[in-house]
Amino acid sequence: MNDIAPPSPRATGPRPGGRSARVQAAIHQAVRELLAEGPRESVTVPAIATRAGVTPSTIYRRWGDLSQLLADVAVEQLRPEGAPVDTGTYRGDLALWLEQYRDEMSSAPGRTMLRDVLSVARAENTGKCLLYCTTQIDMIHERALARGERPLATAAVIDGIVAPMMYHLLFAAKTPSAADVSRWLDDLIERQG
Amino acid sequence: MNDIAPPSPRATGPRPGGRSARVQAAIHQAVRELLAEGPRESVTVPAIATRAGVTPSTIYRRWGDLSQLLADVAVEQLRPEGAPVDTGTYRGDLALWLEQYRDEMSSAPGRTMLRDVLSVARAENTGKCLLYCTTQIDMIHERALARGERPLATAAVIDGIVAPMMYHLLFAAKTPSAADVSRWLDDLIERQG
DNA sequence: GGCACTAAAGCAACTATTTAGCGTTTAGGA
DNA sequence: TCCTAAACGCTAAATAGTTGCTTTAGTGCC
Repeated sequence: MNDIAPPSPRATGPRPGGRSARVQAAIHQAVRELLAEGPRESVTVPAIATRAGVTPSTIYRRWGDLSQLLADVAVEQLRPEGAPVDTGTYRGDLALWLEQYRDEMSSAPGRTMLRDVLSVARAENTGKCLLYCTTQIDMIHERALARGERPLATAAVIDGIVAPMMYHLLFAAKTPSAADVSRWLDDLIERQG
Repeated sequence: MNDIAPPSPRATGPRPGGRSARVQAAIHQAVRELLAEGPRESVTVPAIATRAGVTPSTIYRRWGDLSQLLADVAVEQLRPEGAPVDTGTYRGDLALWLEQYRDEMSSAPGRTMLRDVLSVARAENTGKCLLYCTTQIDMIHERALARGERPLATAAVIDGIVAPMMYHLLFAAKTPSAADVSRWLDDLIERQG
């Protein structure tokens, strides 16, 4: 699972090799464990450092800040693991993927990760979220084209379904339901004509 | 609207009277000033306390946390000041209000306030954001009904325009443009038939 | 393989922030 | 005016965050 550093053009860049990678992995895992087992406020830099067998200064130097580390871990967790399931139709693929996405984001850990990602000023992490999402929807799109179907534009899916879903998740008291999602999807498909 | 605290059921209620209110106002103002004049990381609890002429422990006791105080101040700033401008038509009212909203939220301080509000776990603050927004759109809606126009459902405006606007603001690299907003508005009105 | 180079981690002393305990002030009500 | 308790001020102790310097160990070159 872990090949080490490619032998390429690196005059004086970062050093992703063995130890750094191990330390980063240990820290990420420590964060995940602490988040899973205790209340949020117990996830502190010294606690993470101890759990990971590392000194706090390492964390501060690499991430600068607890919130950035949390954002980093969160965006990592949010990365999709593979291609969306193939159900045989565009509509089916999209509906299933959306439902899974809704489910993941509505969960307590999902919401926490979202908050962590959003609370950091740097756009890098939020950009990755959008990228992951776009990529998945694009895959479904491509598959539909290959089948000879007429899929929606990815941007339309983002604006018409993902955006309201996230908006409700972030701002409304209650998380969006599966019915909400299919309603948005139906509207979009109907509008397409 | 009327008399103060009902007699009996206040065994252990809050105390909104004179001093508390003064202290809170001083602290809020100190936060706004510090946010306006310096970089974000210089806005610390001790700094706020000094500026407000208060001891840090007061802040920790009342808000528990810098992020909660920031969220509190932010949501206060985000509160609309009055009714939306009356341009004579539903479409005009809505377009103008949306543009102003977009402008405010896209600005650096607007984005900062949004982040502050979203990064706190308690749903109370985010709920207020949604409420403010809904209330404004509802006013425009009511005015349109009084004129005999046929306005969009408020929920449709939220899901079809506000939501994608916020989604782009939060997740995309570049903030949504005025053209994006009018496109979303046009789509919605056209769909209404 | 051995060597030089340097990014990254460790260590430790230091500063800043947060929390806790306890006395004092003052809003709210008789 | 007087009483009660919420809310604040103060201080000290605990915890978190920062920094300079030292040591470790990837990486490229011979």
